[in-house]
Amino acid sequence: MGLKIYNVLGREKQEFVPLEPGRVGMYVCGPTVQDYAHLGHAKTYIAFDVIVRYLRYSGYDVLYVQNITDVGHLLDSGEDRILKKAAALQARPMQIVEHYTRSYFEDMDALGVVRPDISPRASGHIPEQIRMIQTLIDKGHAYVANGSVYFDVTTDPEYGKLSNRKIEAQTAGSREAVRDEKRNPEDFALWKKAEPEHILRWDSPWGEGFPGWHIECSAMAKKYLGATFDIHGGGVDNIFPHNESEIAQSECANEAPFARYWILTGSLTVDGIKMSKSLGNFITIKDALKQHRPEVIRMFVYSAHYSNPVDFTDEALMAAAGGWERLYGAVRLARQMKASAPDGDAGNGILPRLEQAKADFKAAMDDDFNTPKAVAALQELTRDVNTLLNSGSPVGRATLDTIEQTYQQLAGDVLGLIPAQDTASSNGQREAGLVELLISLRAEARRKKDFATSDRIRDELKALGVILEDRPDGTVWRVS
RNA sequence: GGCGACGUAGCCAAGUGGUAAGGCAGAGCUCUGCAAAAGCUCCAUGCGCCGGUUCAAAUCCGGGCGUCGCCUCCA
Repeated sequence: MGLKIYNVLGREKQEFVPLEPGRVGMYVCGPTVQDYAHLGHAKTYIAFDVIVRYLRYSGYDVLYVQNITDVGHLLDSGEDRILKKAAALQARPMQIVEHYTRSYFEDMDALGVVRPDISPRASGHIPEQIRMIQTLIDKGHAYVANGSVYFDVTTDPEYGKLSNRKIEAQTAGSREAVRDEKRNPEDFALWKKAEPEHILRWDSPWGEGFPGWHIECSAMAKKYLGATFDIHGGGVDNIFPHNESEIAQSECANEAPFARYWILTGSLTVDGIKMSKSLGNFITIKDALKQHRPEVIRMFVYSAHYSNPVDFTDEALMAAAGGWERLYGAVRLARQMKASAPDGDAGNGILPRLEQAKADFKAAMDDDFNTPKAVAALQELTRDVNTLLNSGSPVGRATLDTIEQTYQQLAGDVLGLIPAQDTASSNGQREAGLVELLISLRAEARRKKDFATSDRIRDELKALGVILEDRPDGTVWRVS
């Protein structure tokens, strides 16, 4: 049983067969760097992070490209999003771009999102975009009007195949204020003439201007992945016009199929309304990370299938936190027990159970990256692991190693839910020493039945964020 | 209006024909000096509604209801 992917292009679950055996070329639409990233971005990019991690776990050699949009993304008003921000902050446009680009990578790093192999910027690929536009003009798919270039959607009979939109149906046209320099209302800009006040501008065969929003993805995907590649991802909110336009431009210019599998993620909503920059109902990743650990945010993202919309609530976050604590608690316990574990493989009856969990996990992930089901497999495993670790019977170091490795591979390498080591402060060693000292003092008090003292130590450590748990073989501690 | 999703327990959510995974919350129990953690037990005769197909439907078909997304910037 191999990997199956729900292909939005064609709307059906299909067996995944890469263009080249063992290799995957993947492009995901990246952010417009005009503001801080919010939890909606976190949902999307964590979802694709897991997809990439799982493909790699499955043995594929993945080339992952995700663009940075730093030019050409216009507002309703016709203003460039970057320029508007620059004016508001009295900064240079590329300063804005740099600031938010760095911030974006900081946020993704903090969330444990593995960086794309290539993060091309639109502004760094103007020649490639101009070349592709020229090709479209030469082939009769685009036309110049008053210094701008538009794609003529009527020249592409397949236009609308991704989003199921028919040009005729659209035309009835709500918008009267269409630029009359367009031949058809649905035609979209490949190149826009720069008005005098527009700072971001480049020379082109059609005069000074700047590229349209959609062409960057087509040009950069072609440059780094070729005319035809395996997977194209993004948020479903960009299916039209952005993704649809990408396909039209690329296939008309390259005369070859564009992406073979389209994976689109559902939006994040707040009280049922989409979290978005324009609505202002967003929580930045930086703010969210002040309240929750990155693993908990990832766990929250995994609670629903990537293609579903997910509603953000504190309750849902708390549930994710509880679920994560349970999973990680088993790993932490296994690690703690290794310190005093006997050599050998006592308790190896758990090994077949670990293999079973791996198989269940794989089956879930192979089924269109079904993370809720994959997490459920880990939760069920955790029940059995906890039973063993708390049984009181000895568990050998080799067995504990295998348990830890299993979690490390599935929950760690693929899902990014397992921290490399326990949270420790910057003075980790000193802190550990102090806590161990208090634990031994408390053990002495307990031996003397001086429970007032022992409870005081436990309570006051708890107030400092150090949790003590008494186990048959001694007291273990952790940072809350 | 067009296109596309979705509606499963208090909350989140998996489940595309065979008799409702998993997590959170809640209740009881075991363990504990007491806790904590962990485990055990309980928690949807029912999957928004009405019809239909079938031996059998949350799952297929039809019809209405509701929510959301896109159609204009957003992952």
